[in-house]
Amino acid sequence: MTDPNLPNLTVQQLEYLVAAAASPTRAVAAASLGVTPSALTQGLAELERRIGVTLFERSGRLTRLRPQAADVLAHARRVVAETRGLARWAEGQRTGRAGVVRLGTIDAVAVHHRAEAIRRHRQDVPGLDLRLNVAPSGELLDSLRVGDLDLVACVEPTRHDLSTQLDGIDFDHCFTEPLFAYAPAQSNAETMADWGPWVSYPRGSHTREVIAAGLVAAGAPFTVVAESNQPEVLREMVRLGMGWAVLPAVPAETGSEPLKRARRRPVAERRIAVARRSGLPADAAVEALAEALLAG
Amino acid sequence: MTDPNLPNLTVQQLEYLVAAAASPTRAVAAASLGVTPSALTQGLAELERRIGVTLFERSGRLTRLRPQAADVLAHARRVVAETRGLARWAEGQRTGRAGVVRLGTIDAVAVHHRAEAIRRHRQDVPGLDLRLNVAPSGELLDSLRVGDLDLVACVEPTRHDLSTQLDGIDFDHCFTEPLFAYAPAQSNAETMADWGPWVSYPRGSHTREVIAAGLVAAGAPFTVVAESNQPEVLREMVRLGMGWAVLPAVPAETGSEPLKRARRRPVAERRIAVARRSGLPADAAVEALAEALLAG
DNA sequence: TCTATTATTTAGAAAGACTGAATTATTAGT
DNA sequence: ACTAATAATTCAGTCTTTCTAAATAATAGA
Repeated sequence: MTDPNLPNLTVQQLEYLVAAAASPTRAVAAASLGVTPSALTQGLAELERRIGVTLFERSGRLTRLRPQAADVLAHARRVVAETRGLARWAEGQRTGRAGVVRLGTIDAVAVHHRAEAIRRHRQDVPGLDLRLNVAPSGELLDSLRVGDLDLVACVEPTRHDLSTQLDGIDFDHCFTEPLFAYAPAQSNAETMADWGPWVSYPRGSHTREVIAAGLVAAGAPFTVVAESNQPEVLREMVRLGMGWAVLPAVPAETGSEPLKRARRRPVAERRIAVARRSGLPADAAVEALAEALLAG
Repeated sequence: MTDPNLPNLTVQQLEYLVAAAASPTRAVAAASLGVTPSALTQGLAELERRIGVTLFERSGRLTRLRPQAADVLAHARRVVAETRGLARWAEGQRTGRAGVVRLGTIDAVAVHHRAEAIRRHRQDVPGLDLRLNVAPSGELLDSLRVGDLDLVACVEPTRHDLSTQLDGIDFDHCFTEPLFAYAPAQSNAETMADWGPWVSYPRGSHTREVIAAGLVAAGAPFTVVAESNQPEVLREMVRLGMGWAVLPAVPAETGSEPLKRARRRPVAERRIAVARRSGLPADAAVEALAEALLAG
């Protein structure tokens, strides 16, 4: 709509113009560009034709810029300079030394397991614009699927929802995190069948799926009386005597009053994976960060 | 030398990118550009190939810009906007509504004969950058020849120097200016043979050639005792009694003490012409000003 | 499942851009 | 004035780019 046939100039033509203006003769300009004088003549003639304005005039056996062309030359210089900047940016993109990566992780990954890896990667790749998003695994994968995130570190989904969740996403296993059972202080359960009731992650949470599967397999009932996505909140609920919880060791056993494990061995474990959209062009910056996360 | 193979982007490709980013679908973008969706697809693929960075990704049946491409889009917008400005400038150049015109005239033209025409033209064409240069005819034609001026209004050269002066220059006759003889107050010559001695324009001046030819034809001797390019200076010399002069009426007969003509009829006339370099591309701004000068 | 919409791929035609050779025009030297 | 050297352009041929039109693939909605 806003386009009354804009002249289709090429960067190369503008380069020709800049070189011609900077060189004493066209032969010199052509040599500096690595083309024949013939190519330069034809290219500049095409440029003039497209702009619709005569830019050069012959003065003796030299061909020189007309003073009227000063504005065109200034334009050419600007565009060539900008394009040079763009090329530099693209080079950075290709080699992964720069760019934007929108990373989503669950809390445990960002604040504990890979906190140091992320910090180190940001230091190693100063040009990187890293945007970190902390949310539950399900939300992260949804965001990844619609393109709001480039890379996700989350709990690998269980087989239940393979069909709807995993179709366009590649998972690389990263590490496995043990989950322990914690009882309220006043509890005196003797067998695992007496454990509970539970405070746990909300329905739909990947971690909750893992926990439920682990407890059921061990013969413990899984009745949930309170929910939260935040492990610290669940820990406080246990401390208040609201119920039992299955949690990673770190949020449960840090702070002024650490919880104590109801059993030495973990009752479940969650598999943490790095997820990317599949079938997508390789983005070096994303790949580099994925490597850093996988390596730890 | 400063050129590690810069990508040869075209304005059209950048336009495609801007349109694709601004439109909900590619079909719409293609329609707004007046091309087929196929052309848009291929053009954008070529752009990606040249930049070397993937800019789009498929999301369902739509193809959308990747967020990483924001910088490229910004670049494209800048270049397209600048090119639009350039196109506007070029349009102005072509139609003569803008541009630079370096006009050279002799003094009489600029301050008298065409003063009003020049003033009016500048008013009519506000975008015009008019640079006026007042000098004797010979200098003006030299400047015109080497390209320091675009248009000259001067005294048409006599046939003497046709070979060296007129080869690359076109003259359009503009008007003819009568030159009158003025005698000092104390003079009492009776026949033209008694006229003189003279104060006149310097040797080489076109006007002096005309004057000399006119006086010789009328049987008057032409001995020059003082020279100046400025008619006002010549007038003052006459007033001081240094000699006679042949001058245009205006500078001779204006001022507090106008000179009086030695004879009613002019003793010579100079042909004022508008001169341009020949064999040169038509410059609308120059043509327009030439028209204005010729019309008066 | 069927259908309309969106985008891409392919094939062929037209335009553009390059090299190398021939040509024109201008300057400098004899 | 003549000749050689230099600057730039034009020309012919080839290869590349870019378009349209038609065929194909994929998706969303009924």
